[in-house]
Amino acid sequence: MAAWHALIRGHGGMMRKLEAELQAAHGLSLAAYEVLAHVSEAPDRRLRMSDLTTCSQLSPSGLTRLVDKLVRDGLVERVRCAADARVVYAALTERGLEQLEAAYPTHLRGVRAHAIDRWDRDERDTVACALGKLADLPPH
Amino acid sequence: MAAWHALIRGHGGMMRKLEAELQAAHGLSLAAYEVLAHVSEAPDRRLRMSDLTTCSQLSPSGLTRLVDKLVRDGLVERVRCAADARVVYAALTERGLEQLEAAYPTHLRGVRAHAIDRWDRDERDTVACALGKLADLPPH
DNA sequence: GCCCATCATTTGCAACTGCAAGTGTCTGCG
DNA sequence: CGCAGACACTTGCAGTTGCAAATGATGGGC
Repeated sequence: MAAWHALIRGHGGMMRKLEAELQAAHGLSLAAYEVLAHVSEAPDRRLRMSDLTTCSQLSPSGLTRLVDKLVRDGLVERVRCAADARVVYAALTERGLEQLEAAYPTHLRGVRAHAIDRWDRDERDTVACALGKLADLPPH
Repeated sequence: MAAWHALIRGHGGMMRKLEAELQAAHGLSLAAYEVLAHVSEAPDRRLRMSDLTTCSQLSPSGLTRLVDKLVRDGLVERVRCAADARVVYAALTERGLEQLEAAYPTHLRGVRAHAIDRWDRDERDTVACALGKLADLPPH
């Protein structure tokens, strides 16, 4: 139970700090950053909405609205799929790529400072393994 | 970095499941449950708003509104402090205590099923220790 | 070729949150 | 005493989120 409380508090505190830093330095929420990051890693730097839903922490509707915002901000474009008119790709724009590359060091530094650097190798491995066991895919 | 991703995903998935179960079985959000639990553990089963803010994951305004809701639902009462008129206690009502006692087994079972039981003793200890290191108190 | 179940995504809506500003209270210093 | 500044909490407001329903599209069975 102590482990559970530590998980709640630790996670919460870390997330708030990361979020605040990213917001202050680049005007990006953590959710937005993660979407940009996922998209940038995909082939052609574009990803279907449904794939984004799977790898993000958002429900489909939440993702739709976040992408709306990213489109408004010019970081992403919606591209209809030629083969299947139901699907929409979120595609990184030039500006989106620049923004992501600018934010990346901030984020990496934050994750290190607030999490990874506080653990030794053994803790890192155990956390990765233990937390990995919680992740049977969620029904949003 | 793998550890970090596992943390995000694992935590998110677990929380969604706990939240859904608690909601379905007792109509309580996880945040509400945690507030009730903290209050119930305090002397006289009442706690100052500011102390609740400290131990919960909520901002002061968020907490005010959550307590509003708990008061509406009859689970908690606001009690002004005689010694300092600025201070308000959230005090558990009889009904609040019953509700909490009803929800407790569900929650405990959930935490076990979705987290603790998936770890061996060593993982539990390491998670508690490692996550505990992330928790320098957050500026909400 | 037509329909129906299914799928990918979006929208209406209501709930939850945090920030900044507001209210009322206390406290210490002149 | 009286008041400036700190404190405990609440409110106005705007942004984010999820659920359920709507929209538009596909594809298999007949």
